[in-house]
Order: sequence, then C-alpha cells, then structure tokens
Amino acid sequence: MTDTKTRILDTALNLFNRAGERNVTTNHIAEGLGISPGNLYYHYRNKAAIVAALFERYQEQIRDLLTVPEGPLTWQDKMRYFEGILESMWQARFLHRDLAHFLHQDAELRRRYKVFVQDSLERGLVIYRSLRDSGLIQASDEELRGLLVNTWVLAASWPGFTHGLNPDATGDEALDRTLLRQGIYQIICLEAPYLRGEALDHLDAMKQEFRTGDTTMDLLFAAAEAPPARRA
Amino acid sequence: MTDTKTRILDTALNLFNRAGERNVTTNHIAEGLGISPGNLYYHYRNKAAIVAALFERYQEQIRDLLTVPEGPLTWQDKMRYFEGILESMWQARFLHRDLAHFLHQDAELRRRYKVFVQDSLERGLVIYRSLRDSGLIQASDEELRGLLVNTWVLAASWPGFTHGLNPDATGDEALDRTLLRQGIYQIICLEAPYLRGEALDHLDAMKQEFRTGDTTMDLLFAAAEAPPARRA
DNA sequence: CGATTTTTAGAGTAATTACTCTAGGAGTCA
DNA sequence: TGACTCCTAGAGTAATTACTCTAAAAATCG
Repeated sequence: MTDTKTRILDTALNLFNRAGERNVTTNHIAEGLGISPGNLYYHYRNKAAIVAALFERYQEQIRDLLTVPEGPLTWQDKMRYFEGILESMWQARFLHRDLAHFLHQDAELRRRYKVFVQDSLERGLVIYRSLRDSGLIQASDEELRGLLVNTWVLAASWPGFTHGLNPDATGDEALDRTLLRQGIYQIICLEAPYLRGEALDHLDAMKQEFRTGDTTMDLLFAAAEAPPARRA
Repeated sequence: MTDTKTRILDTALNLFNRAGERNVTTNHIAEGLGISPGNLYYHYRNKAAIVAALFERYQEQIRDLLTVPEGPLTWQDKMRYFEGILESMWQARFLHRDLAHFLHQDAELRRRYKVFVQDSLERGLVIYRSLRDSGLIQASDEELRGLLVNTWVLAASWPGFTHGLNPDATGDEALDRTLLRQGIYQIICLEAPYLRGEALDHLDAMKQEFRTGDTTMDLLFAAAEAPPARRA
C-alpha cells in the first residue's frame, strides 16, 4: 500500500473533482480513506497544504509533458502530447475550477502559478516553432503567440466548461473521456487554419478521430441543426 | 436614490468581483451599503438568491447584446458587439469564476444556464452566417461551430484567467480595461484566419486597436522575447 | 527486549457565518 | 389622526468546519 501522504492526495483529488474543493471538508477526506482527522493533520498542516501539494503535482506533470524530445515532430505526435496535457488538466480539473480562489488566498501560490504559465507558454512556443521549421505550420511569431494563449486558456477552461454543462453525470468515466476528446477537437479547430503540408493531409483524419459529434456538440447546439444529422 | 433591492445587487456584484463570492459574507454586503443584515434578508431570502438575481441580470445583458439588428453587418461592427459582450462578462466575472460551484449547488440554475449557452451559441451562429453571406468570412458550418465554441469558452474564461495572473491590482480600472481589450485581441486572433474581403483589409487596424502588447503579453511571455521589443 | 520515533485515533474547541426574530420607524391613504 | 403596509435595525442562534491536543498503537533500532 502506498504511503498515507500520497493516499491523502489521491482521495482529496477525487473528492475535490467530484464535488468541488469548497464542498469537501477535511473530515470528508479523512473519512474517505478511513483515517482520523487528527491523522490527516499529522501529514498536512492544513487544508491549503493539501491543495498546494496537488497543485505542485499537477504543475510537474504539465512541465514534463511540455518537454518534448529532440528532433522533428509530426503534427499528429504533437497532438498526442496535447492529449496528455488535457488529460492532466482534466485530472486536476478542480484546480482550474477554483483556481481564482486559491490564487486569491495565497500570494506564494500566485507567484508560482504565474511562472508556471509563462514557462508553459514558452515551452509551447518552442514546439510550435519546431513545427513551423518542419513546414507543418505557417504563421508569424505574433500569430503563434496569439494561438498559444488561446490554446492554453481553452485547454485550462475546457474541463470546467463541459463539467458545468453536464454535472449530473459525475464520475461517468465514459462521458468524461468523450468530453475530453471533444476538447482535443476544439484545439484542432484552433490550429487548423495554420496547418500546411503533411499536417494538412492528416487534418480530416484527426478531426474524425476526436470529434464526438452526437454527444457533445448536440449538447451545445441544441436540436436546431446537427452537422450531418438525420432529421426524423 | 435607486431602490434597496438593486443597490444590494450592485454592492454584492462589486464585492464578489473583488474578493470572490466565497469570501464575501452577507454581513459584508449589508455593511457595504450601510444597511443591517436583517434588512438584507428582507429583500433577498438568502445569499443564493442574490447570486441568482445577478445571474439573471447577466444573462439578459448577453441575450440583448447577441440580438443584432437586421441587415448586413461589417466585421468591425460585429467586433464592437463582441466588445460589449466581453464587457458584460467582465462585469460579472465572479460568476464565471465560481460558476462550477453555483451550478453544482442549484439544479434549476444548471438547467437555465445550459439553455442560455445553447441560445447564445445559436445567436452567434446566426451572426457568423450573416457575415459569411456578406463575404466577410469564409468557413464551413462545421468550422463556424468549432470557432463559435472556442470564442465562447475564451470569452467566458478570459476574465478569470487574467485576473488570476494579476490579482494584486484589484480595482485598478485602467488595468482592467487593458486586460479586457487584450481579450478582444485574442478573439480577433481566433477569427483572423477565416476573414475575407473587407474584413481582411481592416484586420491589421483592428489588431492594432486592441493589442495591448507591453502590458499583457509581456505578462505572459516573460522576458524571453517580446514582439518588436528593444533588447537592451 | 527496551527505548525512541513515527504514525494513528478521536474527542473537543474556537471561530465563522448564514440566517432568524422581534420590535420599531416611515410612508401612505382613509 | 389612526390604521395599515412597507421597510429597517440589530442582537442573537444554530450549524458548520478547520484545526488542536492528548494519548496510545505501531514501527524502528540498539
């Protein structure tokens, strides 16, 4: 069995994602993994420390994922990396959900987060530039920056957005994956106009791979008109 | 003097935006406009009712702004409308900040919000289609939908994103406007690849109008390299 | 085994906060 | 003026909840 310290984090993460940090008491967490509240406070000085630890964990994951190996990269490869990133963001969705509050409360967290975002955007820029060097993307530096910021905001907000629209099915693993994939699709839409060469050849295939039409888009675009939908 | 009921809403909105709903007690609100807590509860049954009223107000604003007059529309006109929308979203930024929590707590709110988003996206689609009919945009219906969802998520998340990075200057009106304008710029970036004809002619001018380079982008892209920056 | 350190339990506390309740002022209309 | 309704005050309460404290079990080590 893993040590209590990480088990606390795992349980807390689960509960936080499910119900929102605000609605999860330290007693809930303790109860959730069958230990006493006192025990919990032995391992973490307070609730904020738990959040901070989860935050740290999350940042490390993203940092690793944005460290792409040397050498030329296909656009599809890059999208797989992005899938991992969105996956991480999804796993830590409670963080982005209540991010404003955490940042508001803790100046140190704020400082670290700012550095984190800056660092992530820089790493992203490196990746995009390498794609451009390979002729897979055509865009000015300025366009790349705009694109990058939009990608980041979208990726970070997507979990909260979809979960807000569909919070009934909490814990539905299958639906979760669908919404996640639709997030990738939205990012593909962001990049699509800038793709060139081989990347363009694979665009349709990638779109197809990640579009989850019926489930998500119909959730957004009501009954009015679905893409190539049967209409009774 | 306006009536107490709306004064409560105004004060609450201000405090919520400043400190986050979670950190603002009903006593704070009452104190904020110099009335007693009891009085506040005479006008609103509970705190959630205040939030709900603000929510309603916000939705009405957006709905109105997305009701664009008949007849052909220039792209610049449309962007002015978007400016209004982002402005409204900015004014109600606490809502998007804590949206997940509100939706989690209140099933009725959830239902209404879903309808609201769907309705907004449909109205947006109408606008984009009319731009396409005027030859100002070139995109398939599918592309328009992707674009629209991205625009929505970006617009809704932008206030929270920027405020998270820069919460020190709460209430700095000038900075607020700058960040808001940068949000418009990001939306322009989203649409840019699809613009045609006259819209394309005005793209650079519009970009220039809304880009706030030094203030925001440098906040994101650290010192590494700024667009046309002096480098010591 | 004995000693020491790490980990656990769980009852208890202090502080916060959403909300209630009663009583009284202020406007309005006869 | 009197009656009636609308609005306001502000002290008080009940419940929640993050966190503390003491003491004992469990592991570690000589």
